This record gives sequence, C-alpha cells and structure tokens, in this order.
Amino acid sequence: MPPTASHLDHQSNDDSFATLHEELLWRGLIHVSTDPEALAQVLQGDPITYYCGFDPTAPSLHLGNLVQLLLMRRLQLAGHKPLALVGGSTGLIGDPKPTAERVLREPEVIASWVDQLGLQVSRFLSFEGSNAATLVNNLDWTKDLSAIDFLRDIGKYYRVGTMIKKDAVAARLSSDAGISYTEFSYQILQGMDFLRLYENYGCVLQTGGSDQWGNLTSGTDLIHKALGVSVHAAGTPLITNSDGTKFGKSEGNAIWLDSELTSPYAMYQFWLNTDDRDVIERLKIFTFLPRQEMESLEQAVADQPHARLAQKTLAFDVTSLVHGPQQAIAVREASEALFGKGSLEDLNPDAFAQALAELPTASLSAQTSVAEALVATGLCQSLSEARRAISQGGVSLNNVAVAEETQALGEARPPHPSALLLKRGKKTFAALHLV
RNA sequence: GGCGAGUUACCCAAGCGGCCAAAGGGAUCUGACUGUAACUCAGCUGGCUUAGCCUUCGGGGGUUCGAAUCCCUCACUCGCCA
Repeated sequence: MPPTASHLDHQSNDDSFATLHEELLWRGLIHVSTDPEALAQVLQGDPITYYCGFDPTAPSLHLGNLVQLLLMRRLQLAGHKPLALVGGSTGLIGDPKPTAERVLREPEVIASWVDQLGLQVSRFLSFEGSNAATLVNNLDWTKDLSAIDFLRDIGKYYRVGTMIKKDAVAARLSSDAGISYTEFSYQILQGMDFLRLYENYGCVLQTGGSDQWGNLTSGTDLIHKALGVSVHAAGTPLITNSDGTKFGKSEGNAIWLDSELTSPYAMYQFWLNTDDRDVIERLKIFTFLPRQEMESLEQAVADQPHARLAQKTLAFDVTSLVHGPQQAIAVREASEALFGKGSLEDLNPDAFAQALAELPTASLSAQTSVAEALVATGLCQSLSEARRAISQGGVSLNNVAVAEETQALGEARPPHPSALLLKRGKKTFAALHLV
C-alpha cells in the first residue's frame, strides 16, 4: 500500500460552489436525506461529527465502499469530523441481502477482516488535525451486552410493524428465501450504533448507500425516541450502468480495493472501459476534479468520443487514488503498450517487459500446450473452456492467432528473450515465462 | 402442531421412467463491425486422456435392465389452518 498523507494533501472541494451541500448534490452523492434543508444547514454550520459503517463481509472493500469513503473525505475536507466504523458485531449478524440469507462466518474470520478493512479505510481519511478521523468498532459496545439488556433497553423502542415494512426485510419476507430472526434484527444493531456514537462522540449524521436507507433511519428514529433528539441521515444513490449491467463488476467479479484481489492493471482497465454515457457521472463521484475541468471533459466526450479522454482521466485518477500515482503511471503505460497498434517487435523491449509485469503470469516449459497455458494463467477455467476458446479463434500468442489447441509454447518466436504474450479475446492478457 | 406446494446448470425456467449433459429466455464468453466502445449479426457455454468416457437435477437410501423423472427418509423454503 502506498503512503497516504501525500495524496490526501492534493484533495479539495470545489470552491466554485456556494455550499458543500450544493457540491454534493451536483456530484450526485446525495440521493435521499432525512431533511434536506436541515442537512444543508448543518453541513454549512460548525463542524459536526458524522459516521459511516463498513461491514466485514469480505477481506477487502470494493468500489461501492469507495463511494462512501469519498463522501466521508469530502465532508472531512469541509471541516467535519469523520468516524469510520467497522462492523465487528454487525458483520457477525449480516444485513439482509434482497435475495438470500447470508452464510455466517467464523468470528475469527470476521475479526481478521475487521482489521483489514480498518487499514483500508484509514488510507482515505486524514487522521491529523482538529477534525482527525477516528476508527471505531461496534463490537466494542455490543460484545458484553446481554440479550436481556438488549431487549429491554433497545428492543422496546422498535415496533415490529415498522421493522417489517423496511424494504430489505419486506423483500425477503415476500421471497422464497424468507428471513431469519438473526437478519431481521440487524436494523436494531445498526440503529444502536448510531445511538452509541451520538452519546459518546456527539455524532449527528450517518451516511451510507441508499440501499441501507432502512438501516440509516433505524438510527435516527431510535435517537429520536430514546433521547428526543433529531439527527440526520444521508444516502448515496445506487450507481447504475447505462447498459443495464451492475456497476463495479468485471466479468461478474467485484472490483476490490486490495491489489491482491484486483490488480491495479485490472482496476485501470475497469475504469477505462466506462461507457460514454456514464463517464462524467463517474468522474463527479470518484475524482476530486473541479467542475470546470469536468465540463471540458464532457465536451471532449461529445466532440471526440473515440479519444476517450474522460475515460483515461477517470482511470488514471481513481487508480492513483487507490493504489498511488506510481502504480497508476505503470499500469497506464502497460495498457498503452499492450493495446498499441504496432506489432510487438516494434515495441521497446523495456516497455514490453514492464507491461507483462502487470499481467497474470505463469512460468511454463516450452513443451506446454497453449490450452494448458490458458488454464495455468487463469485466462480459462478448464481445458475444455481453453479448447473452446481456441477453436473459436479467440486465442493468440504474441499476437499470432493460435490454430491448434495442441500447439506448444516453444513454437512461438518471442520478441523478448523469454516472455510470451498470451491473449484470450481482444483484451484479456497474460504473460508467460518459458523455463 | 396439521395440511398443501416447492428445491433442476451463473440466474429465471421447462422436463415427470429410456430419444437428458438436460428445452427456452436472460447473462457471461468468442468472432465480425468499432473507439480496448455502443448498436447489430453469428457462435459457444459441466468435466476429461473428447468419434469415447466420467460426474451433475437439495442430501441420503430404495425400486428398475435403466431415474432429474417412481417410492422412503432427512434438510431447507413458501402458503393455508391451528
């Protein structure tokens, strides 16, 4: 992971907006809020403390979480104080997914994920200055709580009628999957988090995805009932792709912030392939570019769509944000080398080697068949799939189409002493080293 | 607690004793076109030592020459009644 402090320094909100709230609306970061006018006023006033939670459902955060992190960062840049919560307890329960009950993970696994998410979250917020971020874990105020105390002190504020009307619960109740009492209770736990953070830190705002709206309002409602105080909640919009596919997935896999799970190269490619129709919206949410620059990029998309200036800017900026500028430069150059028009022989050997270094790699003998190499590099799941890909004409070695699935790697002449470029389709690559 | 319905490949969904590795649709993937696009068209999509063989239709057991299909049982889901 690259150092954080330096790239946080370059971030700022756009002072061409009269208020932060206005900028957030323009960027499309606020889809719903408890009381828009009151929220705008609070954000404009003295620094407040706000929070956003991240549940450990995986060993890494993904792009959906990045939206939340960036909203948090923008609020922090405006002087407000962030509480980044990792869900050590809520992660043990699991919030209701619309389709199916979650599989419970071992507590030790959750605990290790909590640690990892905490590290990731920390990279996007500043932990210095008067409004330094604080990392909190909801397990701290739930692990010693007894079921009886929970039911008496918190449960009494919750009406079942209200609880079953929440979208997440209602969807599950009307589905084949049904819902367990465990997941049904999730909203109470999250509501309690907000209450504790209000009591202990004076936290008056919770942000999150609008799919979490029911859970966000669970907290504001609880605080209102228990203490008679009005606090705020704001939900970011669900990000959708114009072509109808799910945002944040590539070939069905989530784009993770951890470079072990999603390589910087894969992340750069993901953003580079953003649809023209979506790219400006993405820039607004995922970059700190000012409005003026955004407008000129919008013009560039309209005038010269094939140049994809907006996509390139987006890909570089977000990769840089997540993996650091050096990585971003490296993967940008690799991308340009691999997708360049010229033949591989014309490529600068250093540039070629650099590019290959960004790709999935396998070291194989010269006798290995191309089909086996496809499997070894992960380009294909099975030999059958590899053979299919070859017979469909979708595989090439050093940009020469492979006709025979049994062809050995040694038959290709490498432009570089010991490395080969294996392609599946037009844009899925791997590097092969002959041993 | 009682009764009824259901559990099929990535998703939805047919099939109800052999012609089923399993219709159809969606989605992914590949090819043509292109901007590493979109749209459109075409093809592929369980695995393997690939003219063949192996494993799959919630789990286990059984009937049968033969089961996704019939029987028993367990698990889970939904609905109605209490």
